[in-house]
Amino acid sequence: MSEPNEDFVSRVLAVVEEIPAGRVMSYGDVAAAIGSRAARGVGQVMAYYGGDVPWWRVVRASGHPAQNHESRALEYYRAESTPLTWSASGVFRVDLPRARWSPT
DNA sequence: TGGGTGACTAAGT
DNA sequence: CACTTAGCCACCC
Repeated sequence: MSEPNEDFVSRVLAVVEEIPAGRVMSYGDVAAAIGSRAARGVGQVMAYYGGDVPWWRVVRASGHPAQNHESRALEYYRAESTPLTWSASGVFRVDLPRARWSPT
């Protein structure tokens, strides 16, 4: 049921666009969703083509948003009421156990 | 065709 | 709980 004609990039973007507001997926989850383990590959695709998709809904396995884009992501999380958790230092991160989502 | 880079992950300290 | 090391796969030039 996959489309072998679709490029890895197109599949990644397709999955990210399917993530509903207030939910998130880890890079590894997105890769797994397309039948691959290229978590880093997903990150690269996002860096180049992520400008057209809700990249803030894709976070690291630890719950931290994209490196160097945390401040921007926080604005979206607050707007979408995404479950967040704060560390003692005030560092926020997505509450993966609650916000994690997977395509049906 | 091959080499270097990275919006990563898991495991160990 | 936070930081460090090694392993991974896909992208770009």
